Amino acid sequence: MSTDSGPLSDEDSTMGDGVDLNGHANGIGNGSHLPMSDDEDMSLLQTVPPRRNLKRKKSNYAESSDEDDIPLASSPAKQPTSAAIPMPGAVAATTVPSSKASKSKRLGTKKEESDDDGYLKKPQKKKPRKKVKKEESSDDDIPIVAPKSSARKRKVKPESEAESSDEDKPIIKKTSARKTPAKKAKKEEDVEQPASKVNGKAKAREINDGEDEGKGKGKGKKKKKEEEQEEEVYRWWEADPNGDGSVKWQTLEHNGVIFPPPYESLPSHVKMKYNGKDVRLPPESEEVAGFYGALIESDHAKDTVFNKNFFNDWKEILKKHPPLDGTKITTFEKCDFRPMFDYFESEKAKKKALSASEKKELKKAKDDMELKYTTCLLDGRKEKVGNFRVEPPGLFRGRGEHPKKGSLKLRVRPEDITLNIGKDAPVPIPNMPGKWKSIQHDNTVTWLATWTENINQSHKYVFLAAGSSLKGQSDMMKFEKARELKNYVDRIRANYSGDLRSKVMAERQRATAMYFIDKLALRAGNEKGEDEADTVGCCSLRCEHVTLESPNFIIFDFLGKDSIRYYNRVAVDAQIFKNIRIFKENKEDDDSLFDRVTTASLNKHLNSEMKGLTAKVFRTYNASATFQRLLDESDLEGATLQEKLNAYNKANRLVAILCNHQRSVPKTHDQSMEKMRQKYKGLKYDRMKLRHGLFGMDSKYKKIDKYKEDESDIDDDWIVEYEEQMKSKEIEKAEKKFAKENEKLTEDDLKPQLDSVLEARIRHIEEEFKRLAKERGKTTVAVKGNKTPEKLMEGIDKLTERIKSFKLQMVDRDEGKEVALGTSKINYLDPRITASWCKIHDVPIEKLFSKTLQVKFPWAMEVDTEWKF
DNA sequence: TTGTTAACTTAGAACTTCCCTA
DNA sequence: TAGGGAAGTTCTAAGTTAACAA
Repeated sequence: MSTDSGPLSDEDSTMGDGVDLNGHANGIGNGSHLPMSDDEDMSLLQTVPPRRNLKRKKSNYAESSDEDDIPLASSPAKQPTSAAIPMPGAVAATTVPSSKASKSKRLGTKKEESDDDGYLKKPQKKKPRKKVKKEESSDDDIPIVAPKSSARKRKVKPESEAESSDEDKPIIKKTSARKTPAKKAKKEEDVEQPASKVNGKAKAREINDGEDEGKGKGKGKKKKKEEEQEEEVYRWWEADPNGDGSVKWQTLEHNGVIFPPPYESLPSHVKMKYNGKDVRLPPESEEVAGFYGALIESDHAKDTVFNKNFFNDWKEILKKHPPLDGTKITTFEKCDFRPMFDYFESEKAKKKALSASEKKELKKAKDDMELKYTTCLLDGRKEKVGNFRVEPPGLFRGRGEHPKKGSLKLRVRPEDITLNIGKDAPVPIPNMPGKWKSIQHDNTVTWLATWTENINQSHKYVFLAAGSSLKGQSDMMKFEKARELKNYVDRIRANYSGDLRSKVMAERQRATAMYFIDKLALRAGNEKGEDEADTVGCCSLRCEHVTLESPNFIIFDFLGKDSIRYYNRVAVDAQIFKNIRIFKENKEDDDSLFDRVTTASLNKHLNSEMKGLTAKVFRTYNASATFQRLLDESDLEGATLQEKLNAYNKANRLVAILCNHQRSVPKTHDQSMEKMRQKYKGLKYDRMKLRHGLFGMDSKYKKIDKYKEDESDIDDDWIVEYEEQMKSKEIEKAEKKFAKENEKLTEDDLKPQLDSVLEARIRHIEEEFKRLAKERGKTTVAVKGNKTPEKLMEGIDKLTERIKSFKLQMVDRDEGKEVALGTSKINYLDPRITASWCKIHDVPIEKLFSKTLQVKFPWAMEVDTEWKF
């Protein structure tokens, strides 16, 4: 494989599932089985002890939480202060106190970590520090280990002071001067308290001119609205670029966010049970019990960590809001949430059973209530807001082995939320009691509201919708940056290919990491904390994640973003193979493979190769470039629409595989494939019947190539079975029709038909199928009605088309059962590739882009057929 | 210089709507 | 014309990155 050919093709790599890699056991020892190169017999590479993996102790959180109390209580700043907050229903119990500083958690962690000379306790405990061997190797092909200048947070072991003179310099030293935009200066001065500024709804209402139209007249109104919206599309991509991009807006008006409704207690007859007995819960603890009750049939409820975290948090709530009947809830296993679950299910069923008009009414009421939050005024233009609904309280559904999954996510109140709004804009009034935490006027950011979530202290933002000008601009810039890489990529590849043999360990590791990012589209792979799921990306790969297989295969097996497994057995260049062997030497499974590379250092280097280049840009570039190449390669001369769509989806699928975008196989996949197979055969049966009819008219047609060939995959047994099924269905249909006709007659006060009518119809069907049975095995049959050979031939040709197209659909569905196409389409494939391709091949864009995607990518729709990524 | 954090993008799961079939 | 499955949409978790702070 060449080093400059872009992402690996599927011949080079395989993505499979469930392959158990025995290689782990001898992963490190593997080296000894490999052909020795001339460097092998030299003295061992002197590596500074590599970083260790913090994650290995992943269960700590859940285990310790028993004694430490639940996460809720682990940080004093997070203690609920429900009593002080007057709120309806159980709101208080699930509410995060406004006082906490978002940093509290991190600071706490930091302190704990630095207790011990700056080293993390756990890894230290887990493994004795490695003996540092002397650097004496001068092997031509083994990189010198240039010491890191400081210990990394995660697992770089302390390096001796002597090592600190750094020979590990990047080829190009980048200036680190980063300009601070106007941002910071603004921020502080702009924060102010909301109350003073609240000048009422009247002004705020100006924002949503659509709102008051509510009383207008039905249909015409809707159409008019749509037209209006269309008119309003701001063609930002045709406007002059404004400045350096750091200022995002001049004026901004919006109505804030919409809070979920307060908790409503369950009807008095719905009670959870404890130890078999009903428990009377106050609303505060009932609400939290309900969060769990709704999930008892889901996989979450089968998860011990989830259950443990939920129960710990719930017990905290119960301490403050104990059962009204004095029940002491201490054992999770004695809790029975089934009555709650059943109630929720019945409510769902009731909702489902509403008539269409009732549903419509409810939806309209909701839409009307939300309308004013759905848009904002950005520089005087109306733009859609994205997630204007505040996340409701619930149980945290962390993915994979997240140690905090199941924890209680508290209700967010106005006091938690900072709004970002134009200086002269009216401050909106929250739709629940309370005052905003603060108001700021920072026009260098795009968010309208933010708050800090209580479980991981992560920041939540309200942004504009995907179709807004701000998001569109940023999207277009992303793809333009990726396209720019085209002009640099050859040089970059040449550079890293050279560095694969660098004498400096850091450079060699970096080059190897770049190779993976470039060829395999791996993510950068930041460090992760102990209180997160153990997932990795390129820079954070550990030795256990890569296995060498002679002569030149590397097997990757790790959990990536969202704990999705990345499994790939891939052929690599000899030098890569050798490097990985060297990087793994003297390390243990849970040591970092690239112990001298961080995402920051890697990106710094990338930026020196091309301004603005990061690991992420490579992923976008490779996805789009691959997609363009695959589309260009497919020969669609004379292809049908379905064939074109299939070619497109195939290219899309290959990119999705490259990016490892997976989905779980739909539960009904096998069943639906079987149905499709039956339908496919049915179509072939129909065509066979037409052919035989044609031959019955004139045997000369038997000589025409396209008609003479028999349907290969339908045999006699199948035909018997199929005809039987058809007969039953026909009879059933006739019975239903008969019943319906009679019903109608009765309604109209007419006499219903006699049963003999139905009997006659059934007899007719049976005779028809008897005739078919007689025809079995014959290739010439009589045709009913006044069909001409031309009509029959036309019918056969149409069926042939349908069969072909249907077959393609089947293949498409089966091949795509584990691959999520949407993620790459939404995020990685330059939409202009699709727009241009559609024009070239005369494919309507709506066949490939849903309405949402068309709204997201208006800027891409006008490219011409010459445009290439 | 390095760790932390704010701000943003990317991601699969969960939910809703649409459309086809029986 | 319901109901079942696929497609589309929403939700929010989980990444990346660069500015900021120590």
